[in-house]
Amino acid sequence: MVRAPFFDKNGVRKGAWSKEEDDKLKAYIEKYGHWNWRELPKFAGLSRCGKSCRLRWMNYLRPDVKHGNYNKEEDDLIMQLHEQIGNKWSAIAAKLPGRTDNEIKNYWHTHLKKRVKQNKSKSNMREQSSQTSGTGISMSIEEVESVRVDTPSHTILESSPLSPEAYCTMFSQLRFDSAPKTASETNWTAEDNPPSFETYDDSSGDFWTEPFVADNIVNHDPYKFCFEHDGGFMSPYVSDFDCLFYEGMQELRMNSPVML
DNA sequence: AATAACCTCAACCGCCTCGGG
DNA sequence: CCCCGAGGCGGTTGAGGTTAT
Repeated sequence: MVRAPFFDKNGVRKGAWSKEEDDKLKAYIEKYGHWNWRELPKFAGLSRCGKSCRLRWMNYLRPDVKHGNYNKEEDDLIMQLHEQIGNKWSAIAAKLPGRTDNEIKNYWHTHLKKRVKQNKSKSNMREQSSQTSGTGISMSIEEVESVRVDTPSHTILESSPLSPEAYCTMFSQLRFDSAPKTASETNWTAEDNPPSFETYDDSSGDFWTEPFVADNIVNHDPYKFCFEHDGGFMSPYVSDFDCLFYEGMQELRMNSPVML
């Protein structure tokens, strides 16, 4: 997964470390320590530069280095520290015994960054839904995709991109009066709170609607974003995914007036 | 089954800081 | 002060693995 080993123009070996090189470096440092990184490779019989040796030792060969298997406490601590001090990976690593700055940095970029983004989206949704007064929920496509957690279990009609006009026409034909009501919405009528729709993303050219929450009429899975069309269900999004589930929709159900 | 697209992470690069002369 | 070298740091790269089409 790393660059194949090669020699640069100065005869310095670069790229992935071999088992033999690891053994040489480890054996040398365990015997003599790392008194001078620049000189060390010569004495250890390695064709590497000092920086490369230092990095290899610090990040992978040190006996106290842990690899992978981050637990929830470590995840939480990294996210908390990153929120407080930003990309100060060495400072963050100092708080996590056995973890290196390089590994934490990679772990952040590949796992935690997405999670933080999701958490922020959810809190924004909650904030927005609590401030909304009948016009629905406004989210970017990116935000919506970031909180997608599953795919629909019922049949979704295949759809191709539609014009804003076509979309609005379809929505106007929805039968809101047949939508199921939850216990807390027994007095709800379509006229009271019509959903808010059209949003046109000029930058991408995609037409999409503002999402609205609907109980799944077919199999009663709750918290699904969809609408009825031609006797089936379609996602309100006409791009490359069909229907959306949301975690944390309970709050929106309680606060948003645009439920079907 | 083949190919493309995306993900992962070890390693490199370039810049910064610090200490010694 | 200034210069230089070593260590340290954060951003980026890119090959291999995995998943989607």
